Amino acid sequence: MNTVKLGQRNTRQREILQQIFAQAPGPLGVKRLLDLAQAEIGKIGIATVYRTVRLLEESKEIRPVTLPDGEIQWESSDRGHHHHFVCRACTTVTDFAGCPVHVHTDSLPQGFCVESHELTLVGLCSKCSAPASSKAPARKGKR
Amino acid sequence: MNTVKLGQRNTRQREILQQIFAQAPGPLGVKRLLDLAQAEIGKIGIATVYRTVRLLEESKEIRPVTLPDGEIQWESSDRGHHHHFVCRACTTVTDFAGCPVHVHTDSLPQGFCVESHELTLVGLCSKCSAPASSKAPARKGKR
DNA sequence: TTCATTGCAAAGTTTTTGCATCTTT
DNA sequence: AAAGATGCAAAAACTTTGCAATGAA
Repeated sequence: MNTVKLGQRNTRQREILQQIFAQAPGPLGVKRLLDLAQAEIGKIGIATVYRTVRLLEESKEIRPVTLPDGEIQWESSDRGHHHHFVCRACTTVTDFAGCPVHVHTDSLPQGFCVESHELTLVGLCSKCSAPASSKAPARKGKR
Repeated sequence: MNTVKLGQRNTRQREILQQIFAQAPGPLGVKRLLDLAQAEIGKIGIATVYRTVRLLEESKEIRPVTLPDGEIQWESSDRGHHHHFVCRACTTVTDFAGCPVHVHTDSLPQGFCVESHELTLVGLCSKCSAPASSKAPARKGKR
């Protein structure tokens, strides 16, 4: 599921980003991607990250994940249907296997057609809910 | 449930925005708020909308709703627990009464504590799913 | 009269775009 | 050599902030 044809040329930058998504344990945002990519390769600009992410998204190799605070991150598409848990303290996003959603189409107004759904659970991850260390919730830049 | 104390002064701009939220059938974004408010009152700047929204959110009179594309809108807090349906064609957000979510805490890693959840259904609203008019999906500014 | 609030414009942020240069094919 | 892709810097788009003027109490 790698080395997918998208765009026309195989560049180092593109390969690195694809590899990063393939190995990522969860969704990644623009800044994170830039940092990870720059660690591998010296030269890569933020514009390339944005352009590549758009390309990967259009070719369906990755898909967008919207966090409760509005930030958009992306993750490899080859993970089955799943949802996300966002820790309100450390803002870490964790994949969540089960799908506790059962849409009762009858509870929607007439004529509405549900094609997909997005669920995000918010709370405290195992680290942050540990009674011992109660670090103060921190907001990242945005908002 | 109006005329709530927040900030210190009761200004015309504040009242208008509170009224707009009270009457709104669904969540509203910044631009929409500005338009609606300007229709009522001549003078009101975008900065005031941002400042007032923050105030209303802090005082819990309204709460934020994040759409799949990352846009944040707000709605009055005095609507019970519910979720949203976003039409992918016209981008209209519709309130959705039922809650088809049943969180099986056992499907989460040990130690995780779920405090809340956000669910968004995406599809076509009754208008857009009507076979007759198939208007082209349009993106609003962002992204 | 006092001081919270507003509008406007400037300053920040984040994302997109133009373009000359570099690379893949 | 041709044309896609990149990096950089400029331009957009969106929010926040500083400040003098306004208006609620």
